[in-house]
Amino acid sequence: MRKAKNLGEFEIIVLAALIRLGTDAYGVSIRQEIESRTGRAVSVGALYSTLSRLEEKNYVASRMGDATAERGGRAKRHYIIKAEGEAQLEKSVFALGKMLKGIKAWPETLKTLARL
Amino acid sequence: MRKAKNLGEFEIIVLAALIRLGTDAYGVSIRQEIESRTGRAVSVGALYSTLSRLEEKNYVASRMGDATAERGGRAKRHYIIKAEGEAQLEKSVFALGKMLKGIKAWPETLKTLARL
DNA sequence: CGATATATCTACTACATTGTAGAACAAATA
DNA sequence: TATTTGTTCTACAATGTAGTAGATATATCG
Repeated sequence: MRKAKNLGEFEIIVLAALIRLGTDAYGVSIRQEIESRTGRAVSVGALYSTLSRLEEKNYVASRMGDATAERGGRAKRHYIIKAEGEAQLEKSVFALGKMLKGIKAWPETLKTLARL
Repeated sequence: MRKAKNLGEFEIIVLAALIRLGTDAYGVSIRQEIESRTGRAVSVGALYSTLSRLEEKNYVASRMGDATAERGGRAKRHYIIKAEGEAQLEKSVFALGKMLKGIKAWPETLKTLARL
């Protein structure tokens, strides 16, 4: 297996979304979770290729589900974060936390945003 | 100027280092700050090219200083984060914070991020 | 004194990995 | 067949990273 490397920014976001969604995580719900929570647009392509790469790295597992009985209810591919993925996520977030911790100079804007 | 995009993971770390170091920020000190704080190795090339790109995006400014009177004291290039850089950093950190907030019992260090 | 060794730093080059968009494709119900 | 929900594929841009070369200062030894 490849040597563990640092996660990219979007990879961190996607892994976090997987944790949040638990068993409800699949392409569309993940995308919606990220968009509604961060307010930033996520293209389908960006999401699926990132998920695919995370799976290659053994950070995520996926399986095809059954089709649902609703119009257009095509079978979903369900994603779940693996232990390796959680460990890696923790490392990346830890590094970020170490760098950001205690910065007094956060502008007022951020504090305002943080209250929302 | 290019359209504002999301910061990469390493870009976030570098900008945070600039804030931490204030006027003491130059290639070597930035590198050391990141390495000692995160425990992760940073190659010189990685750092300078990232700084250079951040400068192109108008997130960072730099100026050449004078040579110091120590052996090998070549002139340093001093870096400082600009208002645009702080604003962009806020956005990225905010998005990450929104995704990470409350997802689990993060170790204490990580809560910094989740609190934002 | 001055050639050259050595230390501190920055700049350049090349390539790997991630990020992103959009069209194409698939499968279900109306 | 039309429409809706989803996923896969293709192509390219932006970031991440290592390694090497170059620049410029002080040290040192004949």
